[in-house]
Amino acid sequence: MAQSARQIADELRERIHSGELAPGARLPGEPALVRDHGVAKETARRALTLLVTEGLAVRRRGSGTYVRDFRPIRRVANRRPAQDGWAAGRSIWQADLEDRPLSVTDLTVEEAPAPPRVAQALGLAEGEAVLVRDRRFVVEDQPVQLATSYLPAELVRDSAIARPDTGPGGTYARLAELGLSPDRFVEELRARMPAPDEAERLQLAEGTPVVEVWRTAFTEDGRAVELNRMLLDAGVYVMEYHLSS
Amino acid sequence: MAQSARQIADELRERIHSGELAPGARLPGEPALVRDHGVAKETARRALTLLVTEGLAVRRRGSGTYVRDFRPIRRVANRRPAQDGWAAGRSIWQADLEDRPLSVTDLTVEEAPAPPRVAQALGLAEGEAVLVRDRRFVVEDQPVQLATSYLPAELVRDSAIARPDTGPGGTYARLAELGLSPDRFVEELRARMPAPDEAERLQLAEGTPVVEVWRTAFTEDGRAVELNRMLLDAGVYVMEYHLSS
DNA sequence: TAGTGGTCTAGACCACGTG
DNA sequence: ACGTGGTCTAGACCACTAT
Repeated sequence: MAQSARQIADELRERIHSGELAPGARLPGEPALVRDHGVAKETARRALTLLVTEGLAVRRRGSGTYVRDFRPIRRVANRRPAQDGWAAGRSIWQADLEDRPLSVTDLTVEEAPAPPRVAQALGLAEGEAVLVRDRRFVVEDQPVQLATSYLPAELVRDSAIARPDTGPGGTYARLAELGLSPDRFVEELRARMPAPDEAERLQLAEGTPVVEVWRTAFTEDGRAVELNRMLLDAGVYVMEYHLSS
Repeated sequence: MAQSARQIADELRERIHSGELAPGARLPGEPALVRDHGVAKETARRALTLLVTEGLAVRRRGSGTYVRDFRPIRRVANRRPAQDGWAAGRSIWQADLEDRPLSVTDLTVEEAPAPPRVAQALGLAEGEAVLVRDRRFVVEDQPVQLATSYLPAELVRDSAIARPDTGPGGTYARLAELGLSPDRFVEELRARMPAPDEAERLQLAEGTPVVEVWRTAFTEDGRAVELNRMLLDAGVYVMEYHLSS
């Protein structure tokens, strides 16, 4: 019965995909694998680690290792009201946190010199002052997103944007009042594994990537007025974009 | 000098982020870590594994473990010609494979019954025939993307879409000739760790997530004419979306 | 051939959560 | 209290890569 970590993982993966081990089900623990497959504990452990790093399983200390679930929040970057019909009911992933409001925690607002990347995106000189709004979004006690907004400090220093509570309509409504209404956006996305501090702030399970989004808002005449860096828990989000030619 | 795997990883991570260990640089090997930190080989190994699963390092058997590089290909989902100016030179990530053509390998074309998810997205009955075009994209001998297109077989069976070479303009030009010109698109994205077979087909380094994209093409009157499932190497791609309000 | 990473063992002890 | 996962050791042997 002696097998390698890979073989044991293959067998468990097959049982997961076949549905025998459904999402949320408990996998055989390390002692069970040692007994049934005649391997050392470290080998059993490595087998489970493979599944965990694939994002297929989650470990719960003191309890066991479980098949992971995926019930995403849907993030719709641009929903065009006039075109709302065309994709209704056709989504690929089933979302069960549809349009649920995110609560904000750990909000901080401060002025700081613009880091190089931020300066370039906003068309500022490096080190020029930017207003930095940092916050964390939580759904049902689970952190799901970190967001940091950068705005040219000179433009917004005297507005409600520089205060924790930006008022009704939020940052974009205040920008509009300043004659800087955002009209077009560019989003750049990348997926990667999180750094340890990011994993901690988002309370990420192992094997969960993050999606790093940099969103730049432009006024109608092409001025960059906001840069928003978001870090999403990829185990929670599906992103949706509506494009027309 | 005895330390834990985490501490050793922390130290190496710090040296990477400080720039002392630049992208492409060789990290201290397992024997060196054993010697310098007074730990067992397995512990040194675990330290390096942490960095690898974070996507910060890549192992090369027989050679060493190296700091990873990120020089992305930029995938621009919708470039609006009239609005091209507004984001020029302002990108967050520096791309060095800008607009480089992807070569296609492993192209297969066949008819098959629609899987449930495909049937729903295309508005077909489950099991109804779809044309399946499967292919792999390669840049400089590196596979970077897997793509599978599904089209209602009844619509395209007699067109060039059913042949390996779809002719000038590709699938969308042929659809236009059939009066089914794609006009609007929905893209749904999710990032996750790859299954082993996906990792192999894309020759993914460990610690590299994939981005799964499902793109549905609609005609002007709202008919879904194509569903394209793409699997991207997240270590290679940056995705860019242009949105207007 | 020497050095690197890749895998496994058999044991130890710890930390945490559940029952 | 017990069973779970978490970490570490000291050794063995294998497989691949560079030179």
